[in-house]
Amino acid sequence: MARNSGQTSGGAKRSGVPELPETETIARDLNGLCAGLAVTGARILRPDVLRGSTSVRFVRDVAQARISTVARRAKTIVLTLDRGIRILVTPRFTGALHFDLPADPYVAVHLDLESGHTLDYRDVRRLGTVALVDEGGYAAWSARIGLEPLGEDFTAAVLPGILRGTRSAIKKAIMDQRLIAGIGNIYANEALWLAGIDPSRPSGSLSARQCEELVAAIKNVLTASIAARGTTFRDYRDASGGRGGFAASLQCYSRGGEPCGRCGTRLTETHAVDGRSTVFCHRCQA
DNA sequence: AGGGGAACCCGTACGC
DNA sequence: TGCGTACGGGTTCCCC
Repeated sequence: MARNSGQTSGGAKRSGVPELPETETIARDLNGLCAGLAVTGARILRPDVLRGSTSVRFVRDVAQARISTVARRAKTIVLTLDRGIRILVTPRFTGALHFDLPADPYVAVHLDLESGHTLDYRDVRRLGTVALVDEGGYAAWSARIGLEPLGEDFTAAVLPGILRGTRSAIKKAIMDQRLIAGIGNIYANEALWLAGIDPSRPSGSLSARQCEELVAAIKNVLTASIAARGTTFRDYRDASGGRGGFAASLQCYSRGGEPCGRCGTRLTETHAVDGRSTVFCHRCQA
């Protein structure tokens, strides 16, 4: 039984859902490619990905608008157009935004841009979404999401306040988008390994020292992954179809049964914390 | 309130 | 070999 196909390992399926570093990579690339370009036309090929508008309204509102910026909030790519409208693209599992993609049967939303360029939302399984919002809708959506973990205002001092009132496991809490934005299963596992904190530990039980370690670990792992253009297991691709390079740097996620990089103890994999794959070192995570 | 579970999708893996 | 089915995975919504 070979255990290193490069796409899966240990028998478990790993899709590698776009989290903060992956959506940040897409947003940065697209901002360089698309900012300032006018939309000259739009086609909705799979209306079920749309939220907050119909196909007819989406095409009417977006056509002839100009893209001013492309940025990221949580795991969502935010295209800000003039005329006070924004397109919120949340890729979820198999979704991706592609610049100048050749014809493809899985395109759900297609934008024609000036100078002959195109921007496509492609999604094989279509659990991702493309929402059209006005400024008020964007503000309301953003207000429901917690602090950006790479922001200056996300510090060890504010973490206890964020965790106050939740008695769930710390791993679940840092993945809760209402508390902290953009952390999914991969980076939750990695941050807790880096910080030496047991994923099942109750959120309110962290010491001040552990809060510091956790905030630093979250910032470090997200920053390092962005530098590597994210983690690709199978599905994730950047806006030009490229893969992320951070999978080789993961210390625990997908490495259940392998030796801990700090102490050599076999890493434990469990689904007991939140029903998701949780990998940790029972010796150096307390 | 906050926790649990279903719904949303369909390619892939696996069972017979 | 071929067909049928269970599975996954983040978010939202509903229910308790």
